[in-house]
Amino acid sequence: MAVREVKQERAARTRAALIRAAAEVFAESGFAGASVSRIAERAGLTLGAVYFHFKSKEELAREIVTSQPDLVVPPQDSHGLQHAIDVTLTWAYQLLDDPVLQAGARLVMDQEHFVPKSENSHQQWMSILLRDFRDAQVRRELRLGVDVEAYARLVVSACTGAQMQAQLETSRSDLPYRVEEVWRCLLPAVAVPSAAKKMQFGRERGVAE
Amino acid sequence: MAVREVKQERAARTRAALIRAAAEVFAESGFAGASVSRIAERAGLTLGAVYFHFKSKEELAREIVTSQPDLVVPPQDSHGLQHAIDVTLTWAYQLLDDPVLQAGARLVMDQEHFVPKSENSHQQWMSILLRDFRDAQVRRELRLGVDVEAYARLVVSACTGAQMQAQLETSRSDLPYRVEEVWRCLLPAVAVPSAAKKMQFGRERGVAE
DNA sequence: GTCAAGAAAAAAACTATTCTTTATCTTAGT
DNA sequence: ACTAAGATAAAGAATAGTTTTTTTCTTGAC
Repeated sequence: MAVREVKQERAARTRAALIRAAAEVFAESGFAGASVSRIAERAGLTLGAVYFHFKSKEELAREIVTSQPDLVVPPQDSHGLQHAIDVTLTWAYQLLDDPVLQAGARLVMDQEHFVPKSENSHQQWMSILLRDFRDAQVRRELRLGVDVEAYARLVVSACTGAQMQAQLETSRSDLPYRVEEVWRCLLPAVAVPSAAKKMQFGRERGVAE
Repeated sequence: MAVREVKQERAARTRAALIRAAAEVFAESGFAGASVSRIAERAGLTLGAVYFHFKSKEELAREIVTSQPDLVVPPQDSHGLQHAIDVTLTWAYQLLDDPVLQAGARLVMDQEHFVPKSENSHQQWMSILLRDFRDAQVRRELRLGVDVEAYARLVVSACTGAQMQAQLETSRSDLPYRVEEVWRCLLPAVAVPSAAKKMQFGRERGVAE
């Protein structure tokens, strides 16, 4: 071949290790508080390795923030309201031991410095939940006249806030419970009673068995 | 006098200027991202002045975070649900141009490093809202069987989250609207219809005329 | 299998800035 | 004028992010 397009497999592993290490350190200390040396050290590598794969600390963080929503895939395939619930619950459970999601949560505020506004994580979650709520509306699960955009925003806000509270008070361990609580508070206002009654929560909704 | 207890008025002004400058810089860049030199510079003072009044950068931040709830005093004196609404709206309006509140919002996650868990800002807001909800319960404004703790937590989470979204998307300017939206979504679930109808929103609830 | 070329990573160097402390000067009260 | 408080200016030691140089590893051609 004329042009070399060599991708070594070792390089891929190194890159993954760096992203994971960076996520851990970002999750602990935020963007400014995390140092590139500490990231390299955590990955068992050196500064040179970092700057070979990423052109700056910002790019490393951007990579982590923008990859968020793809990481959360609910085990069941559900629709409408139940899908909205499943996504948030999956997110909550997965956050418990996925450093990349944890970093995403910690970098929420920092991202304005290195992520284009249209790709920030809030917008991403908003569009997912909005789709679910509209779907729910078509399925006649929602009460008449509910403002779907308002409720989608509220769910995103509430989950973000719940994550922070959980982090401060129980180092995140009860986040899934808090998310479930959010829904139990909200359902009476959004859903028609018959639909509300059908909704399923619990661990099996967020984690594949 | 035997013991000197001299507090110069210049010192008080300097201290206030430092806190304000620190709040501005913390609000822009978070804890780790803010440098003490920049804080001093912003206040029109020097490093020595900072370290004369505060023994470390952490103490400066702690001072700002723990003074939060006292800063928010609704203009009207209301009770029960309406008071809960008033507090959150006042907070939202005041946040628009109070750097200390802005810093408090930005330091939410950082505070775990320098604020004792029992004094973190979430707990402070929780106890205020919890008191209001219990009060509302006594006044028969709430629907039967609502979990007041859950709803108090939800309001705090939702406001925290709303603040972040507002920051990312409109540099905070529509935060009051978003907070009002939170309540409109929530009221049907918490309040009995007669009480919900009576609730008042709008600018006059958050800002003295 | 050998070997050279390029990719991947390590090691080291650079400049700037970090937080904090020290020594020095200025201001205010008695 | 004397003393202590309040502030400046300067310095120190560590670490920041990034770039450059050097070494090690991987790959494909012979």
